[in-house]
Amino acid sequence: MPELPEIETIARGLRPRLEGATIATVNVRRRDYVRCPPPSASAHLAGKRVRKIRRHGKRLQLDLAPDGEITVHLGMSGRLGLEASSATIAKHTHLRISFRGRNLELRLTDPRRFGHVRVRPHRSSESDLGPDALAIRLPAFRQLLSRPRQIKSLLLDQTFIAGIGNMYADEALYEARIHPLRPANSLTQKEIERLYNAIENVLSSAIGNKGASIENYIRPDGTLGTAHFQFRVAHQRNKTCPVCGGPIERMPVRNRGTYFCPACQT
DNA sequence: CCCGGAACCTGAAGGC
DNA sequence: TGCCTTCAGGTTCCGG
Repeated sequence: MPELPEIETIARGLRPRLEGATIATVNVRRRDYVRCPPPSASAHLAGKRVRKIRRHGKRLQLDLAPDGEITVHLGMSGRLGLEASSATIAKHTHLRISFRGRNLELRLTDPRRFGHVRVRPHRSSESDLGPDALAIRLPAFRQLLSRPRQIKSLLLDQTFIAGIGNMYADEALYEARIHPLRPANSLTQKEIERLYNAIENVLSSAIGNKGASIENYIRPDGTLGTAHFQFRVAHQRNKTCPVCGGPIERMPVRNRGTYFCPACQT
């Protein structure tokens, strides 16, 4: 599923082709997926220019000129792609946007519909998201960990730090050798620094792999990426820890499969 | 404030 | 082959 690295990859792919483009038509197939004030998404968007494409956490944002914005959250199974206007429309396509003078459509598919799109006629500066996981500085990160909440639960809370999903939380905690259930405020300074560095490391190396493997990991379709081969604990059911050779364990944390090495993560 | 659990949703995967 | 169950997880909400 798309997490920060995959969204970043999408943003980098869209920028050179969409920034500067002017929206021609908007086709909303599933109304409840696209949240938009009246009268319609089309009325708000047609004729506007894509000024800038940004990412914050797992959220992708298209800033429009002269005003307005589109924000996209892909949830678990969302895909965002550019296709020729004549290309067959895939199942579960909820939104299509075409652009003036270009044989291109931005298409969003999302079978499970955990994602959503928001259309706003005016840009808003407010955000319900915490600082981006790749932009946060160490002192701010340290500040976030000053509460007793379980560390994994904290990492997954997008209002505290934005962009980390279940798999990357497991990978970062493993790399930092920290048990997922440790109260955040019990971490030593050294552990906090290890975790901070591990998050940056895990996320940027996944971006280096174009985050492509994540989607393929869930739904292998013959075009396997490479990043999931780098997972050391996440989803490594019945495998052994590459460091100590002991078994990797799985336990539920807030209803999520949590993988960790009980010997290395303390 | 923190936690656990349920709900939303579809497709993949495994059992029989 | 095919039906059935289980699992997967980002987010939100509810009860303890």
